[in-house]
Amino acid sequence: MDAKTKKMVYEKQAEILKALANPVRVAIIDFLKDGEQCVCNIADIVDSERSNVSKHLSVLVSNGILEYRKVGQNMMYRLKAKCLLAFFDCLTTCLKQQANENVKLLKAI
Amino acid sequence: MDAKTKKMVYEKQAEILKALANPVRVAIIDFLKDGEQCVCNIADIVDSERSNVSKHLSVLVSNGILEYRKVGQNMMYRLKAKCLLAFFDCLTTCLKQQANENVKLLKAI
DNA sequence: TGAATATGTGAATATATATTCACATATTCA
DNA sequence: TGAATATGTGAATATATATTCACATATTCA
Repeated sequence: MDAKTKKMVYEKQAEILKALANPVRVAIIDFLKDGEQCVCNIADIVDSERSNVSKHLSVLVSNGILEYRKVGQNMMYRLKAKCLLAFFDCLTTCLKQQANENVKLLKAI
Repeated sequence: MDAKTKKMVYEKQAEILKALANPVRVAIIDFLKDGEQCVCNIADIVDSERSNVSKHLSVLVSNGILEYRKVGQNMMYRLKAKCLLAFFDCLTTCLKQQANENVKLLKAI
């Protein structure tokens, strides 16, 4: 892969990471792992204003992370990029390892 | 897991994601996957000012992603959280799947 | 010692992001 | 039809982030 292509890949990766890098959006993704939900339910769980949740949802949609469909007055959002669940598992494992190291350090004192 | 704990986990996850969510930092991590490097080499590869690279490096260090040691006048940085490599593999797989879907869509037109 | 080299830091700036508010729009259902 | 409900959007604002510049510090080596 040449330098220019690499740079583009890094930018694409950073873009997706940026779309994920927000506690409200992480919570949304985690909430949607078991199936689609309307905005009202999402807003309740996520503890944030609906207008704000709407904007977070649109960030996730425009990055191909979520998709939605209309049902009555509701908009039902669901996870499009299922592969992200594996991705979050990786992150959790990583955080656990970090936490373990900290515990070891504390014990060593 | 109760709501408060969940919220804390989401915030921790978002924090790590934020530390990763920048093209320069992604490039740094990718460059360091094969072993430690000095700031000068990193700056060359990453195509950014050294002072800027220094700041990106400090973000990565303070989030437990990199660690460093001093060797002569050089600071050698290396990947601390090796688990992140699996994490990036996940991301790449995910991006490939997205790209494939787009290709399918194009073909279907 | 002192020039050369590598690195980090603080201030200034431009830009991106998250949040709230007020309001518009679409849909349901009495 | 029209009130009630669900959702999205634009403007305003506060805050976070990335970048550059000038400079400080630490180290090497002639």
